[in-house]
Amino acid sequence: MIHFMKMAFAAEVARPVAGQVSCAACGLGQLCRAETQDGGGDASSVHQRRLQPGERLFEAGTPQSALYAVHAGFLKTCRPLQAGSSQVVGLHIMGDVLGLDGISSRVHATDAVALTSGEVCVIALVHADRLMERDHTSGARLRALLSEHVARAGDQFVTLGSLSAQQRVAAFLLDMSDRWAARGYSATIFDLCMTRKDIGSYLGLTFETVSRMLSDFRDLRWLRVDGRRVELLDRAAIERTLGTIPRR
Amino acid sequence: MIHFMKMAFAAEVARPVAGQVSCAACGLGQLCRAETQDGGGDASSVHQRRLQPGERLFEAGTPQSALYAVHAGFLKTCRPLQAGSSQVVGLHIMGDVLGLDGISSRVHATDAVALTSGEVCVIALVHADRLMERDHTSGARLRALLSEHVARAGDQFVTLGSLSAQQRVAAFLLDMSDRWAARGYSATIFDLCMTRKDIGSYLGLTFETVSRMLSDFRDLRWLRVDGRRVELLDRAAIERTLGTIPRR
DNA sequence: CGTGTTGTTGAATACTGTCAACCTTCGTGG
DNA sequence: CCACGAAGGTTGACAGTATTCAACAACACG
Repeated sequence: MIHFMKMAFAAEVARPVAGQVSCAACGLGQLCRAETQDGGGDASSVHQRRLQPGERLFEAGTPQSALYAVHAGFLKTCRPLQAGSSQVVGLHIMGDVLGLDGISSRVHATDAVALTSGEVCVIALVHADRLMERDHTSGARLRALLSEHVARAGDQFVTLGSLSAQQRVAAFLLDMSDRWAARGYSATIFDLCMTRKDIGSYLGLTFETVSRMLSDFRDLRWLRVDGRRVELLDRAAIERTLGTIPRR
Repeated sequence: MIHFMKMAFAAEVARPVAGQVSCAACGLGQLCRAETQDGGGDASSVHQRRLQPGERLFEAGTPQSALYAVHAGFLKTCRPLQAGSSQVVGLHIMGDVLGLDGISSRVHATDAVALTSGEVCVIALVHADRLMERDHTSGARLRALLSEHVARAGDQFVTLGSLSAQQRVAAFLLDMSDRWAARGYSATIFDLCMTRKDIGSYLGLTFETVSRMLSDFRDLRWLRVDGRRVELLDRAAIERTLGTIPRR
């Protein structure tokens, strides 16, 4: 899936500005750390899991027994449609939390697939429940996470519902840039780590359209593209395309 | 906004099959009821608020101080874009909870506008916080609500990202039907309570396209339309249009 | 060195948006 | 009371964007 060359690039790009992103920056915060102070937890309640590119962390429709915090790597979550097709509904890098959509139903609503090799922290739901019964700050933290997800979904609604193809790709690039930057990585040079098809699925476009838009941006000197590697050259110009949003 | 005739219609249609939908069916569940058992709560911590059609319950960007449970009526939430335009991102009827996207930021991410007259229960956030510190089942209930919202957002991603105009309108009608049915109302005859423009904004379409699709469905004898009043005549046919989902 | 996957680009099509005309309803005010 | 304008809704004609279909290149893999 992921080429060796690209991985080497990624490793180079992924050098953090302010040291390695640690558990302190993780979305789950104390939900995991308090766990270790717990003492009563069995060894299996919180553990790490390594992922190979293309490996499935969990599958839609299967019982959900844990929350997952991305410690390293890049994952996508896909909602299955029918006849084997699916739509990418989430992209997750270090610090992101997966499994929030199955907390109440205890069934995974999506497939989670690793786009690169990586590592996730696995927090058993029963353990999280037990913890939150005792420590209300953990529960509040999880609610805050969930609330942020709900708010972020609104942005995606706007992207899918109100933006042109060019604007969607622009929004996607800026979002990726911001997310990498927030974790101490370069805001201008980063690896998309996924196919044009994945990007298109995430943005409600065909992969040809995504390819065309990236080529357009390249021709406009707004960025450089080399496969999945992107370098933003004129962020202001890309932001400007979002300046005139309204279509309906 | 809402015509007198339509209101009369709505009152007729809205006669519940199994009695009036009570607090027992409310999304907030005990979060509100436990409140009353609390004893220590001041009078302003939980109260009702009546809404006129077109009235604004809260506004994006303003501080959020409460959660809102719809007791009666129909509201929309809109995310402001720019230059005064906005996109409808949520439609809410009795039992639904509003304000979930601002729990962590304590700032409203959307405008909430009443589409009909109605009534909401207002639960102060500070009070909810206090309650959840003591009663962990309330916190769990709120987390479950949030989790369901995250899962439901995935459905909307699919609607906006993978469906044709016809399919989006079909999905919208079926969703409305299911939601009314879940609350004991007719699954076949209901009032949309909103303009074609609102529907289009919610579905990522223009109002003309929405109007055309409804006319198409009418011509196909799949439903009857009278302004905002809809009667589904051939639910199976409408569902069938969703049968062949994949576009990309 | 073939084969499959990914990505790019071109040409033609189709869907949806845009613009416009017209109708109905409602509210306002002469 | 009726005229008027505003808002919502429908429908038609046309335009434009994004999809579809197709060919081709680059690259990894066995």
